[in-house]
Amino acid sequence: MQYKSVGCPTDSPLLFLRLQENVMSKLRVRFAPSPTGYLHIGGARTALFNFLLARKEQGTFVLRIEDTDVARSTQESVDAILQAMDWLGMACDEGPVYQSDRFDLYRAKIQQLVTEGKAYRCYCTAEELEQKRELALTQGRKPKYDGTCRQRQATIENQPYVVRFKAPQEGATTFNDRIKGDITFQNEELDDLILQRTDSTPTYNFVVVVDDAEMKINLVLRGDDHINNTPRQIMLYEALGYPVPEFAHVPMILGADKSRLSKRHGATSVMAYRDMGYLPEALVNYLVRLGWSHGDQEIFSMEELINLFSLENVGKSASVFNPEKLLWLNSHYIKTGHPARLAVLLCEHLKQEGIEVSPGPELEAIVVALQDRSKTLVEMAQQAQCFFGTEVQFDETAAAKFLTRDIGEIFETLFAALEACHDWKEEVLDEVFKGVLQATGLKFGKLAQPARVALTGSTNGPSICVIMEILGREKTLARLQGAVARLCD
RNA sequence: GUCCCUAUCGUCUAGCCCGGCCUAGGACACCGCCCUUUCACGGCGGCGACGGGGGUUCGAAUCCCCCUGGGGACGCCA
Repeated sequence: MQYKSVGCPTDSPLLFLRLQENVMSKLRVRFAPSPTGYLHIGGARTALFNFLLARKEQGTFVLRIEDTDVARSTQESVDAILQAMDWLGMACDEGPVYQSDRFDLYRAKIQQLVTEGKAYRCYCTAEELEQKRELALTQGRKPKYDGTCRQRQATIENQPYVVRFKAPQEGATTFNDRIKGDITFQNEELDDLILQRTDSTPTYNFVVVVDDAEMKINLVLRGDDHINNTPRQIMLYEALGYPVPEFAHVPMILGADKSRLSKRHGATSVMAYRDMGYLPEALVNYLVRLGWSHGDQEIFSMEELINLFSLENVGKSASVFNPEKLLWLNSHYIKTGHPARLAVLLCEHLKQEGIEVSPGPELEAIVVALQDRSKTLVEMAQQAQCFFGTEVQFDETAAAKFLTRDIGEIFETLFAALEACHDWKEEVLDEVFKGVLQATGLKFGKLAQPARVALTGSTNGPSICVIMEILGREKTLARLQGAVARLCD
């Protein structure tokens, strides 16, 4: 008799079981920003760790917008966050899911807890609580809720209230953090947190649990400023009858003075780095190395990261944001980047600087000439500026030093030689240039530097023949002539 | 104040879990030399750390305890 099992995709029931188990344990992680501003460097790293892990484990990366604070959440912020994640190359598999669309779900869950006697109405006013908190703090006590309404039996009609969770007061809550190890809190340290505000909207600690559970998130990977929330959330998982996920808390990013990274320390917005001429791969590479390592390796492509990233190699302690190292990585990626791609990006920055690109030289050639000299695209755009326009912006000290009358005759010789050259390529120009050196008996530098100033206005830049090639025959000759006209003593 | 986390060069880190291979490795930054038509790039070299005190051990950066430093949380923010 032929073996046919129902709904079994393979001939082996055992293998099927294993497959199913595999599907069940598939990693599901999420990034859950609140849309009250741009995507922060710290948030980006958290998102990156989640993204990397999901890709590596072939799991699912969910994006959830935590907008329960209706007053402070904006669509612009959502767009900004989405744009930044896209720029960094982190696509989510599910979402964005908006919590503001799920208020009915939260309300039902709160009702469930109230019905089961696991939550209660609290009529204390915000002002009263504030006073009690301050008093406790000045008396050196822990400023936790005193439980005034916890034992109240009757409900008071027509009086505003919040819903509080009736938290277990005895025992301890322990969880095994994937990064930090075992962490234990005494339950007496925790108070009855608010689940629902006076305006009937749910609060963060509650919705985060409901959503993570409902979305079947099995690893909560987030900043370690959430460690203190974790025991309360575990209690909520248990009260709601949900399985408790695993947790992994990544250490914070600090500023140079070891305080929490903020605007005081420089740009903290991901997109600000794009505007400052940074490449996304540089930021990704920098961010991932902040807290994670793979031996002595410094340079990682996204593909490598997906293969190599693991929680085991994430450090436990906070790290300081070091703009210099990010800059070095950026210069690395500019040096090794594809000129065609960089040209497109450079073009945007040139436009930003108000430079007319259309009648100018090949951008790719400029990129190649400047790749080794630019740490950012903004820098590159500034250095590229001298190839555009008709007027040369002279650095006065350079002009005074190199554009002197005694060079006039030599420039005439150079001009004549260049004018006779019709194959306008670097190698050919190099021959022409050397010919002039021979004719005049000058050393390379004695001619190259004045010529560089004449053509670009500055003493710095790429090889003189590369400059001439990029500039083109007409512009080179015109600028040389222009320089002769302004020679001084 | 209470609770939680944490501790290797100025910074990011390797090594720690499974003590000896560590005279503590790499990277950024800084300094010097070389290369060089300039500026860069690059190459070579230098500076530079196991927070302190107790244990355990023949032996501790590595294991244990205390202290100290740093960070976080203590919201009707997330």
